[in-house]
Amino acid sequence: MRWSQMFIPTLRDDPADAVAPSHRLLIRGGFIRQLMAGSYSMLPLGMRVATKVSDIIREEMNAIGGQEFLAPVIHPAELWKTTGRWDDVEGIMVKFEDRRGIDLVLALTHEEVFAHLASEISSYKELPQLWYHLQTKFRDEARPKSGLLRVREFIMKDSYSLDRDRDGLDRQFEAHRGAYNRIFTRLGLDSIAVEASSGNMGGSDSVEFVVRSETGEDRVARCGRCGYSANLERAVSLVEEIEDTPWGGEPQPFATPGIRTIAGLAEVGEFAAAERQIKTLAYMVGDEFTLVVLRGDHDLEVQKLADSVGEAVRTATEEEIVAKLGAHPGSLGAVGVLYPVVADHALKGRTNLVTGANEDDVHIRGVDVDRDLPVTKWLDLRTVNDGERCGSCGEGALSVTNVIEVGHIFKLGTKYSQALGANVLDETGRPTPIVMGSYGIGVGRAMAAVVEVSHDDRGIIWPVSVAPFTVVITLLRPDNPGVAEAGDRLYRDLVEVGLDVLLDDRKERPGVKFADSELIGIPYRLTVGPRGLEAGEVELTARDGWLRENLPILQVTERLVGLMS
RNA sequence: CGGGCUGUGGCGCAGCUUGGUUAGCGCGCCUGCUUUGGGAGCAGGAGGCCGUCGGUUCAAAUCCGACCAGCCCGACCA
Repeated sequence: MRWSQMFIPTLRDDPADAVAPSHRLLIRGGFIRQLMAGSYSMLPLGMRVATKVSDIIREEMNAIGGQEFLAPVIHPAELWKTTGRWDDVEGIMVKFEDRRGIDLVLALTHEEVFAHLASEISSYKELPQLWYHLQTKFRDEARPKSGLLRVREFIMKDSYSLDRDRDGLDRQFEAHRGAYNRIFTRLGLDSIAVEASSGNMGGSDSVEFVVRSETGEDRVARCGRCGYSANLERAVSLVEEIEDTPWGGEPQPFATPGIRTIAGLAEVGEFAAAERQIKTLAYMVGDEFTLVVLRGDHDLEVQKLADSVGEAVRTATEEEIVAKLGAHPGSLGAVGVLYPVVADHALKGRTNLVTGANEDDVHIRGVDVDRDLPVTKWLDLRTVNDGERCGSCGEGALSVTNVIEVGHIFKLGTKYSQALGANVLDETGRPTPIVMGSYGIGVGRAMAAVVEVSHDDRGIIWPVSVAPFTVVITLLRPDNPGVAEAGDRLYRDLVEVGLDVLLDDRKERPGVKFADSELIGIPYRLTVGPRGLEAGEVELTARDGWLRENLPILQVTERLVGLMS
């Protein structure tokens, strides 16, 4: 490809509204352009990268027996009503009607469609199956951001395993784990597999593949000693026990005018230190008003709450709170309430604590959890903090880091096959629901993740595996006949041996060409100029700086082929 | 959804407070000449419904209102 004929709109300045490095560089390098919030066009350069990422994914999926499909991106609402997700995913689902007035949705994912297809399988003998496709998803995210890292429209590789039993599912799940490790390694990503929440996908186990990055929105805890790693949505740590001083008597209300926060209350006195307070939060669990209580200095991990109650949860509104408890947030407590109370384990057995009195500007001291709180459920609800003791081995310290989620694999079970009647007959002739797994990788996000972990102040540094071109031939004087001829010959030779070559024949000054080639991150550059040609040589450099050498023009092909292996 | 900010040629910005020539600057783009191993110089030129709608006014990029869009923080997130 000749650069002069290719659409590569590089920008000298950073776009004003891009903050994340991958966002900045993909725009500046002419890989992507935004159409609206969370929606990007792939330009030719971006498309070349996306294609290479997709091809790697395809190869590894095929290697574990995957069969490629292409399912539609517009689904009948009926399909989603059948599994109940029509209501569950209210908000991010785009719904509309066709001319007949039939409800339609844009695909958020494809469990329903593949389970529907699977209903054509009638015998256990036809299992296992592994089906996948690369297809557009649309999720009307409340807050798209950071370029390709969090978008509304994106292409995802999603695969669906179909088995007769849990053992089969386990095998396909492990096969995916292996395939995902190979995929991310080939993409140049140092991925970590972590325990994760299944969210409202349903099912049992789920493992996320994450890449460490400041820009990442997810957080994971890892134990340096035993290797335990989990998303903060699930991570568990050991909390140091606290020695309570006895109080003995009845709980005693006391006036706390104007105090609305844990920190504010802690200033009242030693007896009200944050770890001696009960934090009371009001949530709607399903349709039920529920109080959630934790130690004052602990934070609620909402996903843990949702996962353990198995229902949709949301914070109660201030109006609901006042109506139910008669006080505003800041003075809430669970002493003697008639509503369900779920409590974090760290409060178990605590005595002489301080909490709100459900009367504005009044708190209560001397509260014994077991005696005074009508706890209906004890759960793990708190958010793990950096440095706490590992909940798995009990000895190592957990470190919490930001990560980008690049892949997620789920053991779904039979939720979808049961809802959609995807059954097979077993050996005894009895219908049994197909056991499913679902596995996703976002193509664009993977691209962005590569840029996040592989760039410098000059631009992107693509690994050869996904680089839009492997080598760029930079002609310093394209109007010089000798240079043009040498460039053409090198181009033909390198294309001949199967390399992706970009010939920079633009009539630009050298500085512009060097800067552009570094911005778009081509792994190798051949610099061809009159000065070098006098000695019959060209310069070969590697984008990441490890190589800079002059070599005879006749040895270039052999050298590059050698570098590829 | 709550809070903050921003919308002016392709990109980055000034002008708006205090309304009044032809809306300006840098980069990029086009033409010519010179230059050419790290984002050139000179000369000439093209390109703008100032986000949209409405209002105030003799007069609106500028003041007022509504709306739309985008970004950031938070809530949320398959």
